[in-house]
Amino acid sequence: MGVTIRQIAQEAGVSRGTVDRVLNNRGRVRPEVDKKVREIARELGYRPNLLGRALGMSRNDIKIGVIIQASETSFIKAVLAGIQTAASEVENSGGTVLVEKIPGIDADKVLRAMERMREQGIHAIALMPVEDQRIREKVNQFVEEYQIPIVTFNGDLEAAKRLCFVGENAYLSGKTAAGLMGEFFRENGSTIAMISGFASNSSLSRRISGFREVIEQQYPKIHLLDTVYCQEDEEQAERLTEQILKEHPEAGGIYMTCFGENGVCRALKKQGKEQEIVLVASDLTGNNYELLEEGLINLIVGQEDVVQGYEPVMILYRLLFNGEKPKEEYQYTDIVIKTRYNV
Amino acid sequence: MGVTIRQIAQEAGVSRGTVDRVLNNRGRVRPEVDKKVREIARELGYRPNLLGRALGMSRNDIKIGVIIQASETSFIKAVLAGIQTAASEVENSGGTVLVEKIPGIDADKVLRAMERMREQGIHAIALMPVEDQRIREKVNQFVEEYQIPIVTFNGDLEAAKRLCFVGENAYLSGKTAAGLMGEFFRENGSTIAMISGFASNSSLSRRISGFREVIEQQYPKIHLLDTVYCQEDEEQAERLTEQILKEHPEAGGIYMTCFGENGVCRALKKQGKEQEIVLVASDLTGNNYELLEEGLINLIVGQEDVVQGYEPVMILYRLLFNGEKPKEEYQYTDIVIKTRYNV
DNA sequence: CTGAAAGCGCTTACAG
DNA sequence: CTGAAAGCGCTTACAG
Repeated sequence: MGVTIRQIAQEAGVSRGTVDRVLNNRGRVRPEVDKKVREIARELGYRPNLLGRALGMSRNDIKIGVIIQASETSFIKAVLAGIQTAASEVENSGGTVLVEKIPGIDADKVLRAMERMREQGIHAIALMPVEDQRIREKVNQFVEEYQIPIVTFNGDLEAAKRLCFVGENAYLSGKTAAGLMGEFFRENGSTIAMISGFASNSSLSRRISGFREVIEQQYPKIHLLDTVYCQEDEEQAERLTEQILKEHPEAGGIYMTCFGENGVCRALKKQGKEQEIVLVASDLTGNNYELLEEGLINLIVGQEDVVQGYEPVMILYRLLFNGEKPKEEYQYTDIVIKTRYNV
Repeated sequence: MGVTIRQIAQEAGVSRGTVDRVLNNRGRVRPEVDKKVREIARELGYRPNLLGRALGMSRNDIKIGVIIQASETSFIKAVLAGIQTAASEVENSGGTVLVEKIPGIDADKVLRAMERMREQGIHAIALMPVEDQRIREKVNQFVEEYQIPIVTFNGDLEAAKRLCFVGENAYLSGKTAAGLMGEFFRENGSTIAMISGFASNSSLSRRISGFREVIEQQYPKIHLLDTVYCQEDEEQAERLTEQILKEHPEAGGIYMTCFGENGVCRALKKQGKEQEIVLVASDLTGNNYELLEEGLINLIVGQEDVVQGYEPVMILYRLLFNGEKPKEEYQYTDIVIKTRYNV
């Protein structure tokens, strides 16, 4: 077993409480004593036993709040699984995690949830935000006025004073999609369509720019059509796909940044083009896996959903428990590529 | 905070020790008392506080041994990182992890390491084995005679009584590589070469079979050359590549199951074919990432190295600490696909 | 079969 | 500024 504060206390001729005060920088210790204790701790190679610490601190009851939106979507359900894993770890250590699930995207509800959490005496919040000036202001107020640290995840909040962001690097996601799509048509070239969700969604736009950039720079034989927007709606996606196939019978590939694959696949099937067209989809969500196995989707470029729920909670827990700050402001999750063989 | 054994004890009118005996099936409790305590625990929704349990048990000093081979390779170094993360978690909980690093592949050294660990009173072993009858027998002896559970990782030991195996599904790895390589040449077809390490290595052979199966079944326009073996040696790989390029100037792709990419790339460069040939490599190891970024390697199909070190240790820890058995006998790690854009 | 007590390593008021 | 004591939730000999 390792070195304990008891040993250090004995060696230094002080009480365990004093060692604790020194090692945890709680102040109120004479400089000589402070120095002596630190030296002995270093010599003995002291490393705090986290079990003892957590148990001792479990009287404090660290309370972490989590706010998610679009809680009905399958992607967020996967994120929620990560949140729950983290929650049970935190609860095993004597803390509490409160989760507020907001269906759909709703800035007002987010604002109210934040207030409710504050009233319940939460110490930190993991927040899935939406770009909205009032949310940005409230985040800043929480951080500065109430000293409640906030981590954003899944989507970031530009220029807000959140501790850090956990999520995808959407730009690289688009580049990754393009790097694969491009290879498929490197020699023969082709016409490729891009279907996105909303022009206003910055994440999706970044995927599009990454995709466009790589194709334009690396694959001169490929002709990119203008981006079209399906509002994350399957019917819309279906109609758009039909239109693309009609106007561009030469098209060889479709890149989708968002939900709506089912519509695209329906249109492809209707035209008997499901074998011919290379479909690269985004996110490992909904029935994407099935479409992949059926061969309708050729590739999925996804983000680590579970990690996006797990990490924000644990980052806050480590902050409250240890004072440990996250190393990076942007904690990008891995970009995963799935084919029918590695699901 | 949750329900504690103290509350249960009070409610049941017994001591905490008795509650502990009931809830942890330590026996020596009157049936009526046993029943009553269980009922109350259930009603109150008792869930043991793992912190308290771990701290209480930290006097037991759970000791886990880890044996790795080929410790000088970069792949195993990544595995080792996972082992160390697990080790520090276990040590934080009052346990001990002993790691034996064996350079190269050496059955004798493995046998001796196992004996040494037993003498040191280890309670369980995570073992990276090699197919060898003596190791199989020793594993069985440890498990049956000494009651020391063993988890194999990275490579498995066929038909030995190990608790479970953590590692890659090599067959799927080959299939995944083929699914991508195949798409690149779906329309035009091509000649593809396969370079492996040793014909006797079952993992590498499974990669080859998976690759072959998918290409033959799904991509009739692709012609596969016979597998050649480079003995995981760069010079050999270089010579083999030169020979392939000479005999099959029409070749469009090379699939490598093992180490030796540098040799292949040298040969490609020498012939000015580095742009033309699609190179799919295996494992995220050595300077593979650099070759990927330079565009010499087009794709890497890899395995999760860190997880392969982390999981075996944690599986054993959970077993010793909780009696928790692994759910699956084969714990396959994810197959990851990397391009220059998602490293 | 059962209880009382000591212990795991740390934190936290409290008294001085 | 410092120490003694109680406490976190559990486990473990030990005595009976």
